Amino acid sequence: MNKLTERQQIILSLIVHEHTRTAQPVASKTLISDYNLKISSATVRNEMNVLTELGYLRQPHTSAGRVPTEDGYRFFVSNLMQQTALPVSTRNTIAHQFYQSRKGLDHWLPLAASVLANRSRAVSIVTAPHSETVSFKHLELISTQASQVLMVLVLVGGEVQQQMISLESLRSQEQLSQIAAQINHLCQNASLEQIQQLPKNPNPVVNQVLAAVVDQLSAAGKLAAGELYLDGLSNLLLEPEFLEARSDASPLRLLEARPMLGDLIAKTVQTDEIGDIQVLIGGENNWQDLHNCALVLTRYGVPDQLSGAIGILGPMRMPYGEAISTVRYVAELMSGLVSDNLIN
Amino acid sequence: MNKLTERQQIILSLIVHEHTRTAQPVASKTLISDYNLKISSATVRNEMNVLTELGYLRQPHTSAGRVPTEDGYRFFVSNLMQQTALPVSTRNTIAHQFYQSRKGLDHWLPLAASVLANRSRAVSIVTAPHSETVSFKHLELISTQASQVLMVLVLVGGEVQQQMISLESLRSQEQLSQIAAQINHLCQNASLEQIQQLPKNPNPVVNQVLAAVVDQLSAAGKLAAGELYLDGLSNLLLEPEFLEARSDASPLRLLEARPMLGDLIAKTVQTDEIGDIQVLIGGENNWQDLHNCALVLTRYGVPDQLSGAIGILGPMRMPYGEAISTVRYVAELMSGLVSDNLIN
DNA sequence: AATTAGCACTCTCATGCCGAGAGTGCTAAT
DNA sequence: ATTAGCACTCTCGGCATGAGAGTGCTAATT
Repeated sequence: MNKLTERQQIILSLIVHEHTRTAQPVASKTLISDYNLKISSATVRNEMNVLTELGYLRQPHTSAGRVPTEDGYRFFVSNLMQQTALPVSTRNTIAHQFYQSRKGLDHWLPLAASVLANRSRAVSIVTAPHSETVSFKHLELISTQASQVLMVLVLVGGEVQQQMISLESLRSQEQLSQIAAQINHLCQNASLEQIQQLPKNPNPVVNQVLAAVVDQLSAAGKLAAGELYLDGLSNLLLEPEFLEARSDASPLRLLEARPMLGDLIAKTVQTDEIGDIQVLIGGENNWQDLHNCALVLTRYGVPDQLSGAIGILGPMRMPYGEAISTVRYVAELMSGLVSDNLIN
Repeated sequence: MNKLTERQQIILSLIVHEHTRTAQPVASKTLISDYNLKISSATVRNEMNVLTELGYLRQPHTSAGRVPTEDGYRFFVSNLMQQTALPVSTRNTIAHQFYQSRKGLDHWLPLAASVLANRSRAVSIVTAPHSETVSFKHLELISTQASQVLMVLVLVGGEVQQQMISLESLRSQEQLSQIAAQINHLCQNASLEQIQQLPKNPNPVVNQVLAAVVDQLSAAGKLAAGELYLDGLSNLLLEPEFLEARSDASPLRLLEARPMLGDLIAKTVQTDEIGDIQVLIGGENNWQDLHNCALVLTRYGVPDQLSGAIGILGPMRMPYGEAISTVRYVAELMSGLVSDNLIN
């Protein structure tokens, strides 16, 4: 085990803290003066040397201060960081924003993204909650002037989907409602498989609608995650580390490949218990593009029913304590909202 | 009138063309060599001088080539640019992507954004189609386990909205369906005002639901534009002009203020006939943040019923010809898709 | 044995200078 | 009206320089 002495731990913590504040390499002298340390700069330098050899620090060049490495940040996050709860006033401000907004997930999701982005000054990522198992809740058919019909499908959990279908023959709204009622009865809470195994219905229109339902359900089942909400992209660009080295494929690229991003996020988070927070530092899982970044992610929603991911993507030099508490709090809020609006 | 001689027009065109290609100031010599001009560089310089005094060109410094000014681009776009239609093969590729995708506006909108962003290598902006006048089409109430009820509201045009409402008392699904049927009958194609003027209903639950409907409709009416889809943000960052001067509030900031952006776009485009394309160069309408950028915008959809805006935001140094044809073509496609899926 | 003072050493960064090169504007010739 | 020719201006890369920051090491101190 690479045990660090207490003093080494303190010094590492302070370097991390100082570096997140200034975005500059940290020198031994500034450390003792800024934090009123009782030891001399020479001692600090010796310890820095040890930490450098252990791989927790590095120096940009021979006569520069030290910067935490990926491993340094990891060690800090898992061993040194103290979890601070969000101050009550902050919690209230955030909660207030939610109660003040229009109700409904479609308003809350972008709001959560916006709140997170602004609080953390990083990019926020929120996926719409999604249920692993899709099943039928309710169907509605709405006539239009043409032979097109709008099918509105509600899944257990509460996801609402819509699709236009063109029926073989024109039907009145009354007939459509009747067909819908019939299907609602047949499919009550049915899973995709159960619907597929339904015997062929004498009414061809019913069969046609059922086919569309199966289509929608299976498409929904294939999705790893719900819709993706991002906010605060510009925050990332203003960070000093990205102001310069931007010739490389910036993380923005990754963020724009939404389907892929959604998958990755979903996979990363799906092992989580709700309440756990994952911190991915640097390219951790060889996400090439993120070698300068860190992700703070968690899952929210109702276990086994409707859950999504929420988190932030920022520079590796990030105030992890705050970031984690903020993400945790917003996730809790969202979990509450989702469970209040669950449809069973 | 500031008439330009034919030769001046040609030179301006070539400078615009060359500058969009190289992103560098254009020198008199490179111009004659790259385009095999029959005149000497001195002549070109004289003409450049005239164009500079007219405000169409400027020099970054005394001994540099010329760069088109905002006015230069404007003159180019309105007088010199030749409109080229998109090659058939390109059109087919694009159309193919649409037919291959899952059907439904919710898939087509992000697809349109993605196609535009990739083709133009700029930021694409698509607003969901939206009708100026909102009226009621269909309502559905779906029970959950709790006393919460999911209300699904379809507007004329086809926008689908959902909201959870908590009823004073618990109702079975049958009762809910009956109430919905009643309201559907009462409100057939009614406008917001007509619903507000409805006499108070003996059934308090009906009143409660109607209040929710009014709430939703008025919220929808206040919106200037539908949901906003952006893509290709990272394209903008790779442009040479943004690689350097990025300390200023970059256009990204603007793009993230979605509600404001939506409003602005909607206002800009609402005067358009469908088919017209607007080109806004530089901060034109004093949009401060866009002084380095240009917008190519148009309206799509079905006039007076359901329309949205679509366009791109790129550097001022932009291949306007291509950009315009691409935007136009995608807008046409989207118009077709919207009108096929209209609900009256 | 751990800590620290002190100092030499290294590296960056800003500055100024220089010369080459690019591009223009102007004048005089065609 | 056009163009050849040339002087002039401005940028840019390279180079040297010096100041300053920060370290690593050694020897002295506790």
